[in-house]
Amino acid sequence: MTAPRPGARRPDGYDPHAFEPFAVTVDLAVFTVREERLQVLLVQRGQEPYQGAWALPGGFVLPRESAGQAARRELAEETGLSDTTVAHLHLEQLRTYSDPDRDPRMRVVSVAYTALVPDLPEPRGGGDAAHAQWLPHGTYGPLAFDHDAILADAHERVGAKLEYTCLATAFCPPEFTLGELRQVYETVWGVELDRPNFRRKVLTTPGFVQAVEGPPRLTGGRGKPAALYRAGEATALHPPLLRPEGRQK
Amino acid sequence: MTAPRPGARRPDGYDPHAFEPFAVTVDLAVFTVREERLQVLLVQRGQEPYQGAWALPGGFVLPRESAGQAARRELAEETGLSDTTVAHLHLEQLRTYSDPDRDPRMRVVSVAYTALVPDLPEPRGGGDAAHAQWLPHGTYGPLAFDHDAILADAHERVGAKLEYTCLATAFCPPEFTLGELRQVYETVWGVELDRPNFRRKVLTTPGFVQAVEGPPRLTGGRGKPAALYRAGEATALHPPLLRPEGRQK
DNA sequence: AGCTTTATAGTCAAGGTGACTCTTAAAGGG
DNA sequence: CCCTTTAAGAGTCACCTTGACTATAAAGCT
Repeated sequence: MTAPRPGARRPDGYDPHAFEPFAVTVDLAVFTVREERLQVLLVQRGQEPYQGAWALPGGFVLPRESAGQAARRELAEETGLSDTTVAHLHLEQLRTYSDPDRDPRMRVVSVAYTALVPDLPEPRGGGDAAHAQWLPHGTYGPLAFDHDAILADAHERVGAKLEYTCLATAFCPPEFTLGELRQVYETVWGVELDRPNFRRKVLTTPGFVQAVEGPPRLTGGRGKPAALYRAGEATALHPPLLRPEGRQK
Repeated sequence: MTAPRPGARRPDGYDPHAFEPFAVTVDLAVFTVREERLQVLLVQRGQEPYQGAWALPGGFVLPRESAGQAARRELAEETGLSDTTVAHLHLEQLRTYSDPDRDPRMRVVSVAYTALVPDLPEPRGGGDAAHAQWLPHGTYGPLAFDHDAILADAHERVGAKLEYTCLATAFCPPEFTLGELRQVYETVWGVELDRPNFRRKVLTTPGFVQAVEGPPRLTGGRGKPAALYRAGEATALHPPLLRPEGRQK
């Protein structure tokens, strides 16, 4: 391997000039389930490189903030949602991308985050020229930089976490039907689930959802009105809700 | 939130001086199972801050390498193993730690990696003064910096991945007995597993392990000689091998 | 030889899951 | 207004996995 320069080890007796300074950014893979499709929040690039291509929203980590704080700040800026609203959204570190050539202009190490938001918000960027907007997953050309790989990793991670966590409720509004919750699984996994079995699994898992008392029905749909539920206190799913093999949707 | 300075967004029309340069390092949480205990590879700090405390091995990411390459290079340096040996070890990105105050001297963003190695290697650092050595998990004081948190995250991640992947074989030598494999689970999870049930689960999972033909026994132990197995081609575990609740070991 | 230790075979009941059927309650159309 | 369509919700049944447990085999130890 490359012989490290003097002081290029752990910052123990370090020389402040012995390391290469990198730019550190955050990239956001923001998902929602909308119109029965998985949708992704993207921005269109106005300049080279990758001018005109879609890219993940993101930006630099500022000097006095952590990557997580930067991610939440960027999420608020790109969605136009209030800070308090954004504070309640599910935001989770995905992984860090550090290939030396991932940005042709300079050395940029990017910490990627995955966010899950309910359908409600209208994305409108806050007066920013390059405002973000929702696009159905897969309906855009190749993304800028290594963002296709980041998005693929994020999708895989979300799909996996639906199996063994109660994360699916993060895609839903505060009160939701079991049909809407099932839609989340079907949309993210791209499969069709058996309604009665799904219902049984969710209701018999303690703390996954809790029934809403009030009027036990919801208007708007075509079939029999469904009861409403809220997210429960549980975060893990024991035993897990395993993704079925075949049955493409 | 903080108003970003001009150009402090995504590097689109960026100003090379508009962002704060950070140092980027890698930290390694290296685990092995040795003498029926989970052991961690640590280095003793020779200088302030945290002089004398144990710390995770690690170092700076060099200008032309990715974080993953840096992690594997550091792993080779700290263990004294050959590059080819290290190339076959399980090394996996954990997550990135970026709290502004995690290093009191300067702004350091660290990408943490988890490595799993079999018992075999003698750690001897390659002539380096601060050579790394194995310590049983939990037998050291507070680690330097935020390394206690990193190690806790790594332990949790490894424990979780044992449930739904075939990762446990990464702790074993090329040929191993089912008893040794069970030891891995028991040591990482801190529980006791039922032997016949564990055996049934492993053998009925296609591709988890494959029997070694030759002499179907191994000397050295006290009981009946055990058959030898190699790691199979499978990486995932469907259905998973779930961690039991109670039964502390 | 007898005890201990570990591997390996096998049994049995409880619980979870997949595949299905049936009923109920709404919306939409002729 | 009746009939079809759609989705919610109740319930059944067989199969598979799992946890708990018993039994046997083959080594080392005293």
